[in-house]
Amino acid sequence: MTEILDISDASAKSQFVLYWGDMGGQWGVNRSVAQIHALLFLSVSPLNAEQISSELGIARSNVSNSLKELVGWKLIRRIPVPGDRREHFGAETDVWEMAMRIAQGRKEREIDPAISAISDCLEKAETEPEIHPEVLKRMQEMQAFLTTVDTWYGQMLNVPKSKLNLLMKMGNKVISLLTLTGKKSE
Amino acid sequence: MTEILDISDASAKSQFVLYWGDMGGQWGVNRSVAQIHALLFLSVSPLNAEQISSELGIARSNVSNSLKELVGWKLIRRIPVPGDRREHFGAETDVWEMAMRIAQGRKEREIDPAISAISDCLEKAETEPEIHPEVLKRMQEMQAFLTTVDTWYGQMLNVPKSKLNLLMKMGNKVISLLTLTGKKSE
DNA sequence: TAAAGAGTTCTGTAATTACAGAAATTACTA
DNA sequence: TAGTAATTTCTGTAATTACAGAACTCTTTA
Repeated sequence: MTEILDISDASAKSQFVLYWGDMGGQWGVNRSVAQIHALLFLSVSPLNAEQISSELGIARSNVSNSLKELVGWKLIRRIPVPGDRREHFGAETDVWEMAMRIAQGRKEREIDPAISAISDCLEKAETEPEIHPEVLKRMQEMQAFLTTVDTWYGQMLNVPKSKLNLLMKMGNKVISLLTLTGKKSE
Repeated sequence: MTEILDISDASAKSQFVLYWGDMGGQWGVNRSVAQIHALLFLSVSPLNAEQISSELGIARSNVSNSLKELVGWKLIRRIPVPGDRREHFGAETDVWEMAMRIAQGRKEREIDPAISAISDCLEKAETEPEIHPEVLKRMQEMQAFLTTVDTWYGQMLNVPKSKLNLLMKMGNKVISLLTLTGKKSE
Protein backbone atom coordinates (compact mmCIF):
# COMPACT_ATOMS: atom_id res chain seq x y z
CA MET A 1 0.00 0.00 0.00
CA THR A 2 2.65 2.47 1.04
CA GLU A 3 4.48 3.60 -2.06
CA ILE A 4 7.41 4.98 -0.19
CA LEU A 5 8.69 4.85 3.35
CA ASP A 6 6.84 7.44 5.31
CA ILE A 7 9.17 9.63 7.31
CA SER A 8 6.64 10.18 10.07
CA ASP A 9 6.43 6.49 10.80
CA ALA A 10 10.22 6.20 10.63
CA SER A 11 10.50 3.27 12.96
CA ALA A 12 13.88 2.08 14.12
CA LYS A 13 13.60 -0.58 11.47
CA SER A 14 13.01 1.76 8.58
CA GLN A 15 15.64 4.12 9.89
CA PHE A 16 18.09 1.23 9.81
CA VAL A 17 17.11 0.50 6.22
CA LEU A 18 17.60 4.12 5.26
CA TYR A 19 20.97 4.41 6.98
CA TRP A 20 22.19 1.15 5.59
CA GLY A 21 21.07 2.27 2.18
CA ASP A 22 23.17 5.33 2.00
CA MET A 23 26.11 3.72 3.69
CA GLY A 24 26.01 1.33 0.79
CA GLY A 25 27.57 4.11 -1.26
CA GLN A 26 30.71 4.03 0.87
CA TRP A 27 30.84 0.28 0.66
CA GLY A 28 30.62 0.12 -3.09
CA VAL A 29 27.06 -1.06 -3.56
CA ASN A 30 24.21 1.18 -4.63
CA ARG A 31 21.41 2.38 -2.44
CA SER A 32 18.76 -0.02 -3.71
CA VAL A 33 20.93 -3.04 -3.13
CA ALA A 34 21.91 -1.92 0.34
CA GLN A 35 18.36 -1.07 1.32
CA ILE A 36 17.02 -4.38 0.16
CA HIS A 37 19.75 -6.16 2.03
CA ALA A 38 18.95 -4.25 5.22
CA LEU A 39 15.26 -4.92 4.85
CA LEU A 40 15.79 -8.64 4.42
CA PHE A 41 18.32 -8.71 7.23
CA LEU A 42 15.67 -7.35 9.60
CA SER A 43 12.82 -9.41 8.23
CA VAL A 44 11.67 -12.24 10.38
CA SER A 45 10.10 -14.00 7.42
CA PRO A 46 11.18 -14.11 3.79
CA LEU A 47 9.79 -11.52 1.40
CA ASN A 48 8.87 -11.64 -2.25
CA ALA A 49 9.95 -9.10 -4.82
CA GLU A 50 6.61 -7.36 -4.88
CA GLN A 51 6.67 -6.82 -1.13
CA ILE A 52 10.17 -5.42 -1.28
CA SER A 53 9.26 -3.17 -4.15
CA SER A 54 6.25 -1.64 -2.45
CA GLU A 55 7.84 -1.50 0.98
CA LEU A 56 10.84 0.44 -0.28
CA GLY A 57 9.17 2.25 -3.14
CA ILE A 58 11.63 1.11 -5.75
CA ALA A 59 10.79 -0.26 -9.17
CA ARG A 60 10.11 -3.91 -9.62
CA SER A 61 12.83 -4.23 -12.25
CA ASN A 62 15.33 -2.64 -9.94
CA VAL A 63 14.39 -5.07 -7.19
CA SER A 64 14.91 -7.94 -9.57
CA ASN A 65 18.42 -6.84 -10.49
CA SER A 66 19.35 -5.97 -6.96
CA LEU A 67 18.24 -9.32 -5.68
CA LYS A 68 20.39 -10.97 -8.29
CA GLU A 69 23.40 -9.01 -7.11
CA LEU A 70 22.77 -9.88 -3.49
CA VAL A 71 22.42 -13.53 -4.37
CA GLY A 72 25.76 -13.19 -6.16
CA TRP A 73 27.33 -12.03 -2.93
CA LYS A 74 25.55 -14.87 -1.15
CA LEU A 75 24.11 -12.40 1.30
CA ILE A 76 20.58 -13.54 0.57
CA ARG A 77 19.09 -16.70 -0.82
CA ARG A 78 15.87 -17.93 -2.34
CA ILE A 79 13.56 -19.38 0.23
CA PRO A 80 10.62 -21.31 -1.19
CA VAL A 81 7.36 -20.62 0.57
CA PRO A 82 4.93 -23.55 0.38
CA GLY A 83 1.79 -22.81 -1.53
CA ASP A 84 3.14 -19.61 -3.04
CA ARG A 85 4.58 -19.63 -6.52
CA ARG A 86 6.40 -16.35 -6.10
CA GLU A 87 10.01 -16.45 -5.12
CA HIS A 88 10.82 -15.36 -1.62
CA PHE A 89 14.14 -14.21 -0.28
CA GLY A 90 15.76 -14.24 3.09
CA ALA A 91 19.07 -12.84 4.26
CA GLU A 92 21.90 -14.51 6.05
CA THR A 93 21.40 -13.30 9.58
CA ASP A 94 24.57 -14.53 11.22
CA VAL A 95 26.67 -11.40 11.18
CA TRP A 96 29.96 -13.29 11.13
CA GLU A 97 28.84 -15.38 8.24
CA MET A 98 27.73 -12.22 6.49
CA ALA A 99 31.11 -10.62 6.99
CA MET A 100 32.88 -13.68 5.65
CA ARG A 101 30.76 -13.61 2.52
CA ILE A 102 31.56 -9.97 1.97
CA ALA A 103 35.23 -10.60 2.61
CA GLN A 104 35.16 -13.45 0.13
CA GLY A 105 33.58 -11.20 -2.47
CA ARG A 106 36.06 -8.45 -1.88
CA LYS A 107 38.96 -10.80 -2.15
CA GLU A 108 37.70 -11.97 -5.51
CA ARG A 109 36.86 -8.52 -6.79
CA GLU A 110 39.72 -6.47 -5.36
CA ILE A 111 42.72 -8.50 -4.38
CA ASP A 112 42.77 -11.29 -6.92
CA PRO A 113 42.59 -9.05 -9.99
CA ALA A 114 45.23 -6.78 -8.52
CA ILE A 115 47.59 -9.69 -8.14
CA SER A 116 47.09 -10.86 -11.66
CA ALA A 117 47.51 -7.34 -13.06
CA ILE A 118 50.78 -6.87 -11.24
CA SER A 119 51.97 -10.27 -12.34
CA ASP A 120 51.58 -9.11 -15.92
CA CYS A 121 53.57 -5.99 -15.22
CA LEU A 122 56.33 -7.89 -13.49
CA GLU A 123 56.55 -10.33 -16.33
CA LYS A 124 56.98 -7.43 -18.71
CA ALA A 125 59.35 -5.58 -16.41
CA GLU A 126 61.72 -8.49 -16.29
CA THR A 127 62.16 -8.31 -20.05
CA GLU A 128 63.13 -4.65 -19.87
CA PRO A 129 66.87 -4.32 -19.41
CA GLU A 130 66.63 -0.57 -19.01
CA ILE A 131 64.21 -0.67 -16.12
CA HIS A 132 65.29 1.10 -12.98
CA PRO A 133 66.08 -1.53 -10.34
CA GLU A 134 64.21 0.41 -7.69
CA VAL A 135 61.05 0.37 -9.80
CA LEU A 136 61.33 -3.36 -10.23
CA LYS A 137 61.86 -3.76 -6.52
CA ARG A 138 58.77 -1.78 -5.67
CA MET A 139 56.62 -3.79 -8.00
CA GLN A 140 57.96 -6.97 -6.49
CA GLU A 141 57.29 -5.77 -2.97
CA MET A 142 53.75 -4.90 -3.88
CA GLN A 143 53.28 -8.28 -5.46
CA ALA A 144 54.72 -10.07 -2.44
CA PHE A 145 52.53 -8.09 -0.12
CA LEU A 146 49.34 -8.75 -2.03
CA THR A 147 50.16 -12.42 -2.21
CA THR A 148 50.68 -12.60 1.53
CA VAL A 149 47.41 -10.83 2.20
CA ASP A 150 45.60 -13.00 -0.30
CA THR A 151 46.86 -16.20 1.25
CA TRP A 152 46.04 -14.98 4.73
CA TYR A 153 42.57 -13.92 3.64
CA GLY A 154 42.01 -17.30 2.09
CA GLN A 155 43.03 -19.04 5.27
CA MET A 156 40.95 -16.86 7.53
CA LEU A 157 37.88 -17.46 5.42
CA ASN A 158 38.13 -21.11 6.30
CA VAL A 159 38.45 -20.61 10.01
CA PRO A 160 35.26 -21.37 11.92
CA LYS A 161 33.43 -18.25 12.99
CA SER A 162 33.68 -18.96 16.68
CA LYS A 163 37.44 -19.08 16.49
CA LEU A 164 37.63 -15.93 14.43
CA ASN A 165 35.51 -14.26 17.03
CA LEU A 166 37.85 -15.43 19.76
CA LEU A 167 40.84 -14.27 17.77
CA MET A 168 39.43 -10.81 17.30
CA LYS A 169 38.30 -10.47 20.87
CA MET A 170 41.82 -11.27 21.93
CA GLY A 171 43.03 -8.57 19.61
CA ASN A 172 46.57 -7.49 20.17
CA LYS A 173 46.99 -9.96 23.01
CA VAL A 174 47.69 -12.44 20.25
CA ILE A 175 50.75 -10.46 19.37
CA SER A 176 52.25 -10.64 22.82
CA LEU A 177 51.45 -14.32 22.87
CA LEU A 178 53.24 -14.81 19.60
CA THR A 179 56.30 -12.88 20.53
CA LEU A 180 56.82 -14.60 23.84
CA THR A 181 59.16 -16.83 21.94
CA GLY A 182 60.36 -14.38 19.29
CA LYS A 183 62.90 -11.60 19.65
CA LYS A 184 61.92 -7.98 20.32
CA SER A 185 62.62 -6.57 16.85
CA GLU A 186 61.16 -3.34 15.36
CA MET B 1 56.20 16.64 -23.91
CA THR B 2 53.95 13.62 -24.16
CA GLU B 3 50.40 14.69 -23.62
CA ILE B 4 49.18 11.26 -22.94
CA LEU B 5 50.75 7.93 -22.22
CA ASP B 6 51.70 6.43 -25.52
CA ILE B 7 50.49 2.88 -25.87
CA SER B 8 53.40 1.84 -28.03
CA ASP B 9 55.90 2.76 -25.38
CA ALA B 10 53.77 1.01 -22.77
CA SER B 11 56.59 0.11 -20.45
CA ALA B 12 55.99 -2.09 -17.47
CA LYS B 13 55.84 1.07 -15.44
CA SER B 14 53.16 2.76 -17.45
CA GLN B 15 51.24 -0.47 -17.68
CA PHE B 16 51.28 -0.60 -13.91
CA VAL B 17 49.95 2.94 -13.75
CA LEU B 18 47.19 2.10 -16.17
CA TYR B 19 46.17 -1.08 -14.36
CA TRP B 20 46.28 0.58 -10.99
CA GLY B 21 44.21 3.38 -12.39
CA ASP B 22 41.28 1.31 -13.41
CA MET B 23 41.50 -0.93 -10.39
CA GLY B 24 40.95 2.26 -8.46
CA GLY B 25 37.33 1.99 -9.51
CA GLN B 26 36.91 -1.23 -7.58
CA TRP B 27 38.64 0.22 -4.58
CA GLY B 28 36.50 3.29 -4.38
CA VAL B 29 38.84 5.95 -5.71
CA ASN B 30 38.65 7.42 -9.17
CA ARG B 31 41.02 6.75 -12.00
CA SER B 32 42.98 9.98 -11.75
CA VAL B 33 43.68 9.51 -8.09
CA ALA B 34 44.72 5.91 -8.51
CA GLN B 35 46.95 6.67 -11.48
CA ILE B 36 48.72 9.46 -9.70
CA HIS B 37 49.24 7.26 -6.72
CA ALA B 38 50.72 4.51 -8.84
CA LEU B 39 52.98 6.95 -10.66
CA LEU B 40 54.33 8.36 -7.44
CA PHE B 41 54.68 4.92 -5.92
CA LEU B 42 56.98 3.95 -8.78
CA SER B 43 58.85 7.24 -8.93
CA VAL B 44 62.34 7.22 -7.60
CA SER B 45 62.31 10.95 -7.08
CA PRO B 46 59.42 13.22 -6.09
CA LEU B 47 57.38 14.86 -8.84
CA ASN B 48 55.66 18.19 -9.13
CA ALA B 49 52.10 18.71 -10.25
CA GLU B 50 53.09 19.84 -13.72
CA GLN B 51 55.14 16.71 -14.32
CA ILE B 52 52.30 14.51 -13.17
CA SER B 53 49.84 16.38 -15.32
CA SER B 54 51.85 16.03 -18.52
CA GLU B 55 53.02 12.51 -17.81
CA LEU B 56 49.48 11.24 -17.32
CA GLY B 57 47.70 13.64 -19.63
CA ILE B 58 45.22 14.83 -17.04
CA ALA B 59 44.30 18.41 -16.30
CA ARG B 60 46.33 20.44 -13.89
CA SER B 61 43.27 21.19 -11.76
CA ASN B 62 42.41 17.55 -11.55
CA VAL B 63 45.95 16.77 -10.44
CA SER B 64 45.65 19.37 -7.73
CA ASN B 65 42.46 17.89 -6.32
CA SER B 66 43.69 14.34 -6.60
CA LEU B 67 46.89 15.17 -4.78
CA LYS B 68 44.85 16.67 -2.00
CA GLU B 69 42.84 13.49 -1.69
CA LEU B 70 45.94 11.34 -1.61
CA VAL B 71 47.47 13.55 1.04
CA GLY B 72 44.24 13.09 3.00
CA TRP B 73 44.76 9.35 2.90
CA LYS B 74 48.39 9.93 3.89
CA LEU B 75 49.49 7.87 0.92
CA ILE B 76 51.67 10.66 -0.39
CA ARG B 77 53.29 13.67 1.19
CA ARG B 78 54.84 16.95 0.17
CA ILE B 79 58.54 16.70 -0.33
CA PRO B 80 60.33 20.01 -0.61
CA VAL B 81 62.97 20.06 -3.31
CA PRO B 82 65.77 22.51 -2.57
CA GLY B 83 66.02 25.35 -5.04
CA ASP B 84 62.60 24.65 -6.54
CA ARG B 85 59.65 26.57 -5.35
CA ARG B 86 57.12 24.17 -6.78
CA GLU B 87 55.68 21.56 -4.51
CA HIS B 88 56.87 18.05 -5.05
CA PHE B 89 55.19 14.90 -3.92
CA GLY B 90 56.41 11.47 -3.05
CA ALA B 91 54.51 8.33 -2.11
CA GLU B 92 54.85 6.11 0.88
CA THR B 93 56.77 3.19 -0.56
CA ASP B 94 56.59 0.76 2.31
CA VAL B 95 53.72 -1.44 1.23
CA TRP B 96 52.78 -2.40 4.78
CA GLU B 97 52.69 1.17 5.84
CA MET B 98 50.59 1.92 2.79
CA ALA B 99 48.13 -0.79 3.66
CA MET B 100 47.84 0.46 7.22
CA ARG B 101 47.05 3.94 6.01
CA ILE B 102 44.35 2.61 3.72
CA ALA B 103 42.96 0.45 6.49
CA GLN B 104 42.89 3.46 8.78
CA GLY B 105 41.00 5.47 6.19
CA ARG B 106 38.51 2.71 5.59
CA LYS B 107 37.89 2.28 9.27
CA GLU B 108 37.09 5.95 9.55
CA ARG B 109 34.99 6.09 6.43
CA GLU B 110 33.20 2.76 6.57
CA ILE B 111 33.12 1.23 9.99
CA ASP B 112 32.93 4.20 12.32
CA PRO B 113 29.94 5.84 10.64
CA ALA B 114 28.16 2.50 10.47
CA ILE B 115 28.55 2.05 14.20
CA SER B 116 27.23 5.46 14.96
CA ALA B 117 24.28 5.04 12.60
CA ILE B 118 23.29 1.76 14.19
CA SER B 119 23.66 3.25 17.64
CA ASP B 120 21.03 5.78 16.68
CA CYS B 121 18.71 3.06 15.48
CA LEU B 122 19.20 0.99 18.58
CA GLU B 123 18.52 3.95 20.78
CA LYS B 124 15.26 4.50 18.95
CA ALA B 125 14.41 0.82 18.89
CA GLU B 126 14.62 0.58 22.64
CA THR B 127 11.88 3.18 22.98
CA GLU B 128 9.56 1.16 20.75
CA PRO B 129 7.56 -1.25 22.85
CA GLU B 130 5.98 -2.81 19.78
CA ILE B 131 9.26 -3.74 18.15
CA HIS B 132 9.72 -7.37 17.27
CA PRO B 133 12.30 -8.84 19.66
CA GLU B 134 14.04 -10.63 16.83
CA VAL B 135 14.54 -7.35 14.99
CA LEU B 136 16.03 -5.78 18.08
CA LYS B 137 18.27 -8.78 18.53
CA ARG B 138 19.59 -8.56 14.98
CA MET B 139 20.39 -4.91 15.31
CA GLN B 140 22.20 -5.60 18.53
CA GLU B 141 24.20 -8.40 17.00
CA MET B 142 25.22 -6.18 14.13
CA GLN B 143 26.24 -3.48 16.53
CA ALA B 144 28.24 -5.89 18.67
CA PHE B 145 29.94 -7.28 15.63
CA LEU B 146 30.92 -3.91 14.23
CA THR B 147 32.22 -2.84 17.61
CA THR B 148 34.38 -5.93 17.88
CA VAL B 149 35.78 -5.40 14.40
CA ASP B 150 36.36 -1.74 15.07
CA THR B 151 38.27 -2.42 18.26
CA TRP B 152 40.31 -5.12 16.61
CA TYR B 153 41.08 -2.89 13.65
CA GLY B 154 42.17 -0.13 15.98
CA GLN B 155 44.49 -2.48 17.80
CA MET B 156 45.99 -3.98 14.68
CA LEU B 157 46.73 -0.53 13.32
CA ASN B 158 49.03 0.01 16.26
CA VAL B 159 50.94 -3.20 15.87
CA PRO B 160 54.39 -2.75 14.34
CA LYS B 161 54.51 -3.78 10.71
CA SER B 162 57.07 -6.51 11.23
CA LYS B 163 54.82 -8.26 13.72
CA LEU B 164 51.80 -7.91 11.50
CA ASN B 165 53.79 -9.44 8.73
CA LEU B 166 54.77 -12.35 10.97
CA LEU B 167 51.17 -12.77 12.08
CA MET B 168 49.91 -12.97 8.53
CA LYS B 169 52.64 -15.26 7.36
CA MET B 170 51.69 -17.62 10.15
CA GLY B 171 48.13 -17.43 8.96
CA ASN B 172 45.90 -20.09 10.35
CA LYS B 173 48.73 -21.61 12.36
CA VAL B 174 47.85 -18.92 14.86
CA ILE B 175 44.50 -20.56 15.31
CA SER B 176 45.91 -23.94 16.23
CA LEU B 177 48.31 -22.22 18.56
CA LEU B 178 45.46 -20.42 20.25
CA THR B 179 43.26 -23.42 20.63
CA LEU B 180 45.91 -25.61 22.14
CA THR B 181 44.52 -24.47 25.43
CA GLY B 182 40.87 -23.87 24.43
CA LYS B 183 38.12 -26.40 23.96
CA LYS B 184 37.11 -27.75 20.56
CA SER B 185 33.81 -25.84 20.11
CA GLU B 186 31.92 -25.05 16.88
C1' DT C 1 -3.84 -23.37 -25.68
C1' DA C 2 -5.48 -18.86 -24.07
C1' DA C 3 -5.07 -15.98 -20.16
C1' DA C 4 -2.89 -14.25 -16.24
C1' DG C 5 0.96 -14.10 -13.00
C1' DA C 6 5.80 -13.73 -12.04
C1' DG C 7 10.21 -12.55 -13.35
C1' DT C 8 13.75 -10.64 -16.50
C1' DT C 9 15.70 -7.76 -20.02
C1' DC C 10 15.54 -3.62 -22.64
C1' DT C 11 15.35 1.40 -23.31
C1' DG C 12 15.36 5.97 -22.14
C1' DT C 13 15.93 9.47 -18.48
C1' DA C 14 17.53 11.33 -14.17
C1' DA C 15 21.19 11.84 -10.95
C1' DT C 16 25.78 11.56 -9.87
C1' DT C 17 30.52 11.78 -10.50
C1' DA C 18 34.72 12.81 -13.02
C1' DC C 19 36.99 15.97 -15.34
C1' DA C 20 38.85 20.03 -18.39
C1' DG C 21 39.55 24.77 -18.84
C1' DA C 22 38.90 29.37 -17.00
C1' DA C 23 39.08 32.44 -13.30
C1' DA C 24 40.75 33.57 -8.94
C1' DT C 25 43.94 33.32 -5.30
C1' DT C 26 48.31 32.88 -3.08
C1' DA C 27 53.24 33.01 -2.90
C1' DC C 28 57.43 34.60 -4.78
C1' DT C 29 60.70 37.60 -7.26
C1' DA C 30 62.78 41.66 -8.84
C1' DT D 1 54.68 46.74 -5.10
C1' DA D 2 54.15 45.37 -9.94
C1' DG D 3 54.76 41.24 -12.22
C1' DT D 4 54.97 36.36 -12.71
C1' DA D 5 54.87 31.57 -11.31
C1' DA D 6 52.31 28.11 -8.79
C1' DT D 7 48.28 26.40 -6.98
C1' DT D 8 43.46 26.20 -5.89
C1' DT D 9 38.64 26.98 -6.61
C1' DC D 10 34.90 27.61 -9.72
C1' DT D 11 31.93 26.46 -13.66
C1' DG D 12 30.22 23.92 -17.23
C1' DT D 13 30.37 19.56 -19.84
C1' DA D 14 31.21 14.71 -20.59
C1' DA D 15 30.85 10.13 -18.92
C1' DT D 16 29.02 6.98 -15.90
C1' DT D 17 25.78 4.89 -13.04
C1' DA D 18 21.25 4.26 -11.01
C1' DC D 19 16.83 3.77 -11.86
C1' DA D 20 11.75 3.63 -13.65
C1' DG D 21 8.57 1.91 -16.82
C1' DA D 22 7.70 -0.75 -20.88
C1' DA D 23 8.26 -4.78 -23.42
C1' DC D 24 9.18 -9.29 -23.38
C1' DT D 25 9.67 -14.27 -21.78
C1' DC D 26 8.65 -18.02 -19.12
C1' DT D 27 5.47 -20.54 -16.07
C1' DT D 28 1.30 -21.92 -14.26
C1' DT D 29 -3.54 -22.63 -14.31
C1' DA D 30 -8.03 -23.34 -16.37
